[in-house]
Parts: sequence; structure tokens; C-alpha cells
Amino acid sequence: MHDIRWIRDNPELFDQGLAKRGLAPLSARLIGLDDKRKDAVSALQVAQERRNALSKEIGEAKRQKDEARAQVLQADVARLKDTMPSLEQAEREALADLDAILVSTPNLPGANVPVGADEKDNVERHKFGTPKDMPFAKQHFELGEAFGLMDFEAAARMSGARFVILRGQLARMERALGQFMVDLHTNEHGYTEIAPPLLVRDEAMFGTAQLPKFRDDQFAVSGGMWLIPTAEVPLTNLVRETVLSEEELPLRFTGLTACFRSEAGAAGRDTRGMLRQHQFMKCELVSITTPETSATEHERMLACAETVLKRLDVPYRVMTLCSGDMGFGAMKTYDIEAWLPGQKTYREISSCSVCGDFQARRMNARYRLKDEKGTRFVHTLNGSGIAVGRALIAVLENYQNEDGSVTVPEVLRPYMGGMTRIGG
RNA sequence: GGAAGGGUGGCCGAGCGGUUUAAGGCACCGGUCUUGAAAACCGGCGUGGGUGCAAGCCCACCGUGGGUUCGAAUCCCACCCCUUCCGCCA
Repeated sequence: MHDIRWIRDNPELFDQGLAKRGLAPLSARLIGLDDKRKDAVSALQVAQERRNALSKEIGEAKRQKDEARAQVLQADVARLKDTMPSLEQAEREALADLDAILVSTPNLPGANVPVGADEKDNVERHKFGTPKDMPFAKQHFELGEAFGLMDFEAAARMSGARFVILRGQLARMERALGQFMVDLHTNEHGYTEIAPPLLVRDEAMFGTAQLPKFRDDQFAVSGGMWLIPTAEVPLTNLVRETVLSEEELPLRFTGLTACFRSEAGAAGRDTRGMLRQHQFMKCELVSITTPETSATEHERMLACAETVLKRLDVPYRVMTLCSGDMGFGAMKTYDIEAWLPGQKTYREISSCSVCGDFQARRMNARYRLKDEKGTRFVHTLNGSGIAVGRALIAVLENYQNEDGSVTVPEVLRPYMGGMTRIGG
């Protein structure tokens, strides 16, 4: 959510930011609507001021038992009140028109974000590890189905496409991955583990900006609630409508949850395997910071997410997303892409974004400064630390052996009863 | 699902048609006192908006949205949320 006052003060910066996202300028239209709103408010306030003054006089007259004077005054107010409803309506309409645009306008790219149209313009930031030469490499679903531990048919019979059933050692490995990630972030990175609701109300989805624009990407359930598409929603909304103190910041939350996405815009894409599912497990990282520290927190969060893949020893690269490829609420985003030998390509496994005060405005999440009057909006960050389903894919493909078995990564063995390999 | 009680500034809490300009307290900030601190005392201290060069003036806000009234935190209606009890239940 953008601040109309900031737009009024910086119309050219605002339009430049939109242009970087490939969007047409909006400042002139927004300022025009805000002018309309101001005109209506000013006129209304003049009427309200007059009404309040007359009402006080009526009270005074009644106290002095001057009924005649009271009646004259009441007639004055009655005439005045005839004009007020239309002014009120004009204000409501102008505000609604303004908000309709503001809530559906994406965040502006940060100054150091590469300008570009789509994913082809993303910039590689750095790499970790070297993809091994694996001419025998199979894709994860070939391995999983050969083990008889990854069942898409049974899932389709009960739930349809884009669901999977993991059995036995693969189910356990998924669980082990999630445990490993949460333990890493809580024990070594200072995050607090949160077990949040998976169902949230409209307001929470609005706060993190899934609503109103991305309604079709979500699953709604009866009772007017939504299945969370990511734990970013509940973890970020932890601070909605609160006033924190400066000393409490930064707050760092992590949570391992199921995530639900309709994948409405992805028809036909990644249909084979468990890369793109309606339901998947993800370990999420969320930080709440001051404006001064959000940029360094972003780098820190990326490093926390990277550590997961480093410990798993899976090769990856980090991409800085260009302005045209970033999500709606982001100022700046890093994607981590893991190497998948079976596909012979890098695929997204984590996305870390800094949102500035964009979500904080929507949630009304503020903090109080130690030696300054008033409150300021916090900054919010979120990142996958990391997607568990995709991490399972990366482990299967990178740890597969020529005999068709899969070695269990060292760091997962304690979580899998010391097991060292699957299949073979 | 049924019943009752309740949502007031950062927090606690009074007010239940017009001396409310939302009492009082806590916290916070400034000052007096003190070697320093604490205590005590004095003063300040909500949010958003309109207007103005400014000092200021004005409007709105007591869970949300409607309504009654010349005037609503206060009365009415609907909804949301919280607490307690009962029922059901992993």
C-alpha cells in the first residue's frame, strides 16, 4: 500500500518506479482523486463545524429555558444537514476510488534493483558448489516412483492433479528436511519457531497483499477463510495492528507449515512430478525490522536460507530478480535456485524479499522510537528457508547413485534414524 | 450450537444524551531537589485528516458498519472479536 502523501511529494519518483515494473504512470490520476477527496472533506468539515457550534447554542438555550430560541436554532441546523449527506457521499466515493487503485498497485523496486522485463533479465549474484557430472541422472519422480514411495496416481484418485503421496522413507525424508531447517534457524540463526494457523481471515490476506489482487491464486474455504499460500501470511500478521518498541526489533520468526496454492495461472506448467503442487511443505522466515536495518537484514536472511543448501551440499545460484519479475509486495528479491541434475537446470527453491513498509501500512504495524515522538511503520521481510518439497527433489536428484539408489545427506541422518541410503 | 458478560489512548481503567476539552493511574519525556540515583513534587504526553508561511484554527476517531437526535463513547440495529459457563468434539 502506497502513501498518497509520499506520492504527492514525489510524483516523478513514483511514476519512475512504476515504469521499472513496466507499468503506466499513475501519479497524476491519484493526485487528482486525492484533490477531489480533499475538496469534499473541506466542504464537509465547514458544515460540521457550523453544526457543532449551533448544537452547543441549542444546549445553552435549553439550559436557560429559552425554547423559542432553541427552535429557531434547530431549524437552522435542519437546513444545514440537508447539504451534508451529499458531501459525505462525495468523500466516501473519492476515497474508495483512490484506495481501489492504491491497494492494487505493486511496491516500487528499490534503487539497486536491476531493471528488466521478466526472468530473462534477472542477474546472477553468486554461485555455490559445482554440478556433478551425472550422465545417468534421473528426474526425482522417476526415482520416487521406482522406489514405490512417490505416488501420483493414488493422490489423483482422491485429490486430483498436482498432489502427491509420499510413503515410507520419502515421507520420513520430507519430515527430516523440515525438522533440520527449523532446528537450524532456531538454534543457529536466532529465529523463534511459530506454529501458526493455516486458515486466516480476509484482513490477514490483505495485510500481506494476497488480497485483493491475487484472489484467484488462493483456496477459499467455507466460513470466509483462506488457506495460507505461505506461512509468510500468519508470521507477518503476527505484528498487525500493534505498536512495538524499538528495542524489540528485529523480530525473527520461522515456521514449518503446509502451503496451499491454486496455481491458477500455471496451467500446463511443471505438471510432471512434485515441483508445482497445490499443497507443499515450506519452512518460512519472516523478519520485522526498523527502516534503517531492513536492507542488511535482507542479506542476513538470504545467508540463513543459503546455509540450508550449503549444509545439504546442494549446488545453487542466487539471482537478484529484475524489476519486472518481482512479486507484488517486494522492493527487492533474491531467488535461490538449486541445481537439479535430472532436469539439468537450476530451479527456484527459495525467494527472499524485503517489502519495506508496504505490508506494514496494510497491517497498520508500527513501532515507537526511543527518543522521537509518534510512531513509524516497521519494515517486513520474508523468505523461504527453504521450500521442503523442492528440497526433497534437490536431494533426490543430487544424491542419486548410478545404481538407482539415493544416499541420505549427512545432516539428515540424525533425523532419519541413522539411515544412509534409500533403495538400491 | 445455547447462555451470560465485555471491547475506551502504548497499558490499566472511569464515564452510560449537552460543564468531556475522554477523569484517574501506569509507562514515557522535561524540570525542581540530590554528589549521583531513587522517592517526592511541578509540567508535558493519543491517532488520522483539513487548512495555513507560521503560531494556530478546525474535523473525525471510544471494536466495525448503519440508524435515532439539534447534539452520541453514552440510546437502537446488524456484524466482528474476546472472556466465562453449558453442549459437542481431536
